[in-house]
Amino acid sequence: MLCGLNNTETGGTFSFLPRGLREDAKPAMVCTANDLQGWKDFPKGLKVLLLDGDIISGAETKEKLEVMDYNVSAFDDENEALSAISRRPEDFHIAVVEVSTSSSQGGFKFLENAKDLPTIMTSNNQCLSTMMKCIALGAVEFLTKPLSEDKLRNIWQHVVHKAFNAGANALPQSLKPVKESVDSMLQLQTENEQHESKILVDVDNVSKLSDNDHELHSGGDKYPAPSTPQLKQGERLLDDGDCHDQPNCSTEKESGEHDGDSKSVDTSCDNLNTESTTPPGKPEKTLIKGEEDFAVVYKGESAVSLNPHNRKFLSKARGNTTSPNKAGVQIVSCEIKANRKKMKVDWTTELHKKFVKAVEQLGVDQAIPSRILELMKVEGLTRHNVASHLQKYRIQKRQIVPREDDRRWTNQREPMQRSYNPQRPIMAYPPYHSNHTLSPAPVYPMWGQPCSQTAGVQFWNPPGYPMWQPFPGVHADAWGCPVLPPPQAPCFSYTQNMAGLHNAKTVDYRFGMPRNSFEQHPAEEVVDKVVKEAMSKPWLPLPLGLKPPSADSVLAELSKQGISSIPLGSKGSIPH
DNA sequence: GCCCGAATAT
DNA sequence: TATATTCGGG
Repeated sequence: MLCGLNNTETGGTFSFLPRGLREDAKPAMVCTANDLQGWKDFPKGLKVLLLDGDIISGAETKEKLEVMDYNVSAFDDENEALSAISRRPEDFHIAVVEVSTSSSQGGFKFLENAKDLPTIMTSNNQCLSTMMKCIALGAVEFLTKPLSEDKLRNIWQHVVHKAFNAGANALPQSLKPVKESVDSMLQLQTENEQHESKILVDVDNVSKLSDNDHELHSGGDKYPAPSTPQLKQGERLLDDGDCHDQPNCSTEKESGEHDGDSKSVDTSCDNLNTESTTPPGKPEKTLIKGEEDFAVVYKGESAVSLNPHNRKFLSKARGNTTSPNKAGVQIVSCEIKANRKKMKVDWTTELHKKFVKAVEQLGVDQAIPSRILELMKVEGLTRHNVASHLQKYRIQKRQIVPREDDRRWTNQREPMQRSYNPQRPIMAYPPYHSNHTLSPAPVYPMWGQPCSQTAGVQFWNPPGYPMWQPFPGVHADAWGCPVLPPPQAPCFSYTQNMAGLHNAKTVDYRFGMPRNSFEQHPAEEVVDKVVKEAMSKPWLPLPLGLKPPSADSVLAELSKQGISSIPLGSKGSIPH
């Protein structure tokens, strides 16, 4: 996207600008690919009001502008110019006004009365105070004469900037087609773009600017002259400079790997849990390094920030600025093409840590998306995001353990089946919504697995997760080794039981043949211990080697105890 | 109607 | 591949 901007003059792909700026521009409808072809004509038709008290100078400037196919309406009288724009405001996209040293008003009157029109002031005089005054009065730029083609060529940028940064009310009539067209094109661009040029977009600032007409910005050094390199110009156009040199600006992955350094204070949205009915509060970010707060970083096209729909909920998010302790999501990919499309969350290491921490805090059996979300307190993150991540997290966990421990004897068992841990005795698990708050052990046995392993790095870093480097020994990291106890200490009894039972005669032969002779003669007390523990903690998975009791034996046992019947199909006895 | 997890789509 | 979205069920 930005590269498109950058390439406006070099034949790049910034195809969406011209359309809205052409003379025949209409309020944007649907853009076709053909529309995109015309961008090379971009300067054509830009309607420039030229006001220069010096007729000769004015004619020269007019000529230059016309060479660039701008559509110039020249005036040498301020009042005439003003009356022209009041009569037909839609006839002008931008004004180039000379600061006359001879006349009393010197163009300032125009400037003050044509605030809706992006106005570039020009003068032979480089007097700082004059320049200041121009800018203070709302000029978007001050250009010193003589006006070279270079200086004039890119004045369209002010038009686009104005179109997007003026509040809805302040948006000049003539620029509405520009905005709409660009808007539309941006969305189309987003859809068409195969390669994602990833730009950090400061959505918040865009939003802010959209509410106020900060023309002063454009005049300051924050807003370079059109002749300045366009990349920068483009960045400002889109994010108004707050992107700075954040690594996030260019590559979202890096942003994650910077370990949260680019976090920013987020102050918005309290409604973290209402995402299903309200759009997630889009992060406000100021890119201030902030304590425990996260920056929200979206990946993707800058178009996002300009999308009216986004802007809408950006504003909404901005409404709640008092909520403390909100972390922001690093969201990397903006896919706003369709209005319903949500931002893609970039699960950076930091964010993932937060996630894992929340999961641990809840205990696995309580770790449901909504609760995780609550605990994470991450701005802009939705339950869906968490759910999705949780899903992946669990899948990872499932895959890890069998691979590590059971691969040797499980493989043929259920080829290509879901990689549920075969150790997981389904009946032994409580339903997910159970209230086993006391259980320190994870529902997914593998969650504890790493504790008994020394597999190390690659264990936690299956291919494809390079950025989630394990942090050996670090709490709550990567794919979720919960709190890591010292290697010599058992993670939880389950692990120990496993060991014991692997050695027991009761080893489940489904999974392979018994090992060596030592394994076949475990100490009896080991078995007892394991069985006792398994019975005392029925919510834990049965260790390998223990089979769930048959229904018959259960019934027999129950009848022994005087219970003649049990409610069948009782809710929740079987997890999903 | 909300939330969940799984499956599927992007 | 990572994440979003959809789906079926509780």
